[in-house]
Amino acid sequence: MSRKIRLQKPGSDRLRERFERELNEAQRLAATAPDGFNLILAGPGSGKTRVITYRVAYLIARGVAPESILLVTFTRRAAREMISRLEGIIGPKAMKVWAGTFHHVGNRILRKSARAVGYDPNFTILDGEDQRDLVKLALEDAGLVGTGRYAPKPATVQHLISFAFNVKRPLAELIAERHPDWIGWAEQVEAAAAAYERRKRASNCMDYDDLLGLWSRLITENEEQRSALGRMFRHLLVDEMQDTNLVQVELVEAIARAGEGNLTAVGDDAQSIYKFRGAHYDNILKFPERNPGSQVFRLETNYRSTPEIVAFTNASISKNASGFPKTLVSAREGGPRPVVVATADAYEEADLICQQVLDWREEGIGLSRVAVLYRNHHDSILLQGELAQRGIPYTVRSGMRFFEQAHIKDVMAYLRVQANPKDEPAWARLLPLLPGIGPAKSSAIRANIMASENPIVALESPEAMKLVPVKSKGEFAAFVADLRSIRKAEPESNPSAAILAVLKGGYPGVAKARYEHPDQRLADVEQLSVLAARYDSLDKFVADMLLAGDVYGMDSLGEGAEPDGEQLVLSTIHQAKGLEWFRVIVPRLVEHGFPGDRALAESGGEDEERRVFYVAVTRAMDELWLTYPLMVTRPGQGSILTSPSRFVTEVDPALYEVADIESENDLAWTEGPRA
DNA sequence: GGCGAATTATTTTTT
DNA sequence: ATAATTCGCC
Repeated sequence: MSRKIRLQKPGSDRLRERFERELNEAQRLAATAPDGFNLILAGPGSGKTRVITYRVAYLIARGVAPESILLVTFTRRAAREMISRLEGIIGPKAMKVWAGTFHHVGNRILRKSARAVGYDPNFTILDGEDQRDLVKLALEDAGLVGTGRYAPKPATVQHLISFAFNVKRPLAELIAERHPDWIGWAEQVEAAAAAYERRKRASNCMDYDDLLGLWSRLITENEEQRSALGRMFRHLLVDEMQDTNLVQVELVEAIARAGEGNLTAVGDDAQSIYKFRGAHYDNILKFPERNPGSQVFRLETNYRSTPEIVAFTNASISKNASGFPKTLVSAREGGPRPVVVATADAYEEADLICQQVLDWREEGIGLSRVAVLYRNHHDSILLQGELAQRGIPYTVRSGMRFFEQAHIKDVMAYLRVQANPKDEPAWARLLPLLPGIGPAKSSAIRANIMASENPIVALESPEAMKLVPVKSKGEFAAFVADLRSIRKAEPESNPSAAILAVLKGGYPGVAKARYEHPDQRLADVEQLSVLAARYDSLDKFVADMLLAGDVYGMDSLGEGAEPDGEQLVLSTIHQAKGLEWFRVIVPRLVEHGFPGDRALAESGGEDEERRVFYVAVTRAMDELWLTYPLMVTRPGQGSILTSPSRFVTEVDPALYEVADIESENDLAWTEGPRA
């Protein structure tokens, strides 16, 4: 007789049990909130992710189809994390939930409805550099060529255009407000903005803002689309609501209203740190005002950090003039108070961090449980050097992303013109790679081929050929041949093979002539083809790379770091959002550094910086170290004395411990001098 | 008009 | 200190 096995479905009894076990009262109430508009104010470490995951599980258990739930997160990583946790609760159904960032979801929707907003579905997404390049061309269109040293620069104009969009204010107003120095140029900047728009459309390219803006336009201008999306998403959940901008908030609220009116917003106004890209904490604070009848839930028990750390973070954020006053309560046992250490200079600070990290490792706290969280990427350079020298493995989550590196972008440009032959920024990148072709020739050739139906075909026309300087004819013919063989590799469906085809053509030669360490760079390209092998669609591949947001250089691993081994984490505070570590070190806490002068000059700047500090210190579970050098070297005037950051000095000294570095006998031969 | 050299401001943070 | 922009020569 065989043994009987009963398969038990995760029925609602089991789920209910699980809710009882895994959630506290406040969390459970929030997770099981009735339909309608709900706001969950969740302090750091209060189990926010858990509540969202359980809420989605709850909705599905109540019969809501997973594919009719839209879960908007701040990063792709956060989306992956939540979906995998959800899978643990409800099984593979979890995969059907729409989860991703605003931009990612916008991309998915616009691929289907591109025609409705005047685009082809094979549109390209422009990253920051592409946008800047295109703005540069637009500035030329508007007669604002870089003559005059104070003329508006592409990067600044691009940023302003984007900011105006995200806060929904007229560009002219922002020019007047933030760039009074552009006084005679205001109209031309506006003309450039219009030219930028034109060029984007002609190129069948969308920038990050278009992924939101055109999605938004789809629903505001099209009754049919609006109600379709309303039906499609019966429940919307938005994580990190404090970092949404006006466009994003209006978007989700409009979809919710067009549908069944179910929107759950989750976040913490004290952790709003993206003002520079149009975010405003009012988007979360005024949620109940905008949506009358909404329920508000508060999660104020902190399960992450010790009472000592929570006391410190409470004291710090209470210095903010803006935002809701709030006091978190730690649910954990006591531990050491945060430690504040002054070092002689930045070198000693790096030394201290290395030593501390090694001490902790001895203690059994592995490197990956420790993070150094800094305000600016630049603050990590010295430390990286010291870590490398000592052979301490580390990984860096700031600075240049893998996909942003010049050689990667070059190779991608070869593929982009295949997928979308009208991609002008890609042509503008490719053509000047040929010897004898600079900005002017490139521009003439582009003007010629962009006017035709298929630029990639037009490139071989006699008219285009005529524009190529005689001495470059050979290279040009080779380039055209390369494009053909890439075409044969069917880039749209096999991006990986297409990348290998680029490597077989003239590009390696170009890279060798153009870049330092070409071998490393070509190895990166091979790496890229490995990455691409997981994709059967070029559009998907490019969009994923661009919108992933957390893919940093393969080579950002420190010397001797094993890809899967224990590594110390170095990250900007912005990248650390939503994460936690046993031990956290925040370096460079000096006035004019953190907070920085630029931030303080803006209204509300100090509060914004303090929120950044708040995000940093609330990442720590057991131990928090705050360090600052007594002397720094600044570009302007060599070494200068510093004073400790107000973010430290304003806090009641009883809430932290000051540690001193014992100065070793200067005559002792402990270590050689440093460069 | 392309390309190397000198000059000059510098974005903090990112989808 | 770097990177990007402008200048000046080929």
